Amino acid sequence: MTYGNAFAALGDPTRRRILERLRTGPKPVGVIAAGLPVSRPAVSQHLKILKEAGLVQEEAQGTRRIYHIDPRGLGPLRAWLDQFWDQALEAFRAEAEKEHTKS
Amino acid sequence: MTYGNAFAALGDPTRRRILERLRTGPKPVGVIAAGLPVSRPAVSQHLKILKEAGLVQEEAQGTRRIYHIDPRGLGPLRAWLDQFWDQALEAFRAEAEKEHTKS
DNA sequence: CCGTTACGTAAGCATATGCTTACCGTAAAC
DNA sequence: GTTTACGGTAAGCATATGCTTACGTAACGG
Repeated sequence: MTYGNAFAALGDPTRRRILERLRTGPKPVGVIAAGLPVSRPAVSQHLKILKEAGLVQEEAQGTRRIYHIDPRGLGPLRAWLDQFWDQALEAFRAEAEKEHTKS
Repeated sequence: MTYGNAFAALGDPTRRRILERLRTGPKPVGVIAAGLPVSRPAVSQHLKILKEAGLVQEEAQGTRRIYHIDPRGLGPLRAWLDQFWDQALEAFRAEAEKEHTKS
């Protein structure tokens, strides 16, 4: 379940905000932290979690670390959600059908 | 952000297991709890959260409550993820392009 | 009716989580 | 070389979270 950590990571609103800030392109930690209501160390901790979840990657550039979204990390998430969605819809349809033929 | 609660709800592995058990069709609480490593009241609490997140719906049937997945609850999730995915890929591609023309 | 089944809820508790401040290493700047 | 910017990490703390047991309530069965 490689998507497990990803879901847990996305569960926190601050981490989602961080990801959304990275959506437009790579950014160093300081820039990410600016505009967020938490301190820079807090952002560092969140970035660590996001990295372990495979959602972001870092790249050292001199003294600063540039973070960017890892598109591959979202793959399993989408896969799980799509599969789940399809199967749930199918079950829902089957249930409605059963209900319909019964009455 | 109606998907906020949904993401938080999906962050817990036990709740994902509950959803996966419901994927095949509606089930009463007792059936859901059987096979899970936690007590039945714990499952009730999780179901409450899932319901508030719009991911499941309950339907009273005599003394038992039948829970089933609410397909509409997954919509915003997929929408967010799809939009995020697209934009992230685009940004990633643009960044790679920039890198390429620079060198 | 009265017991039983099915479930939600309250209370309590242990642990996880997110945050802050303080500190440390490392690379650039001068 | 010394100083300064950048950011990761440690320690500590308050709150959130997930679990359990105990209890309350509503419907079904005899």
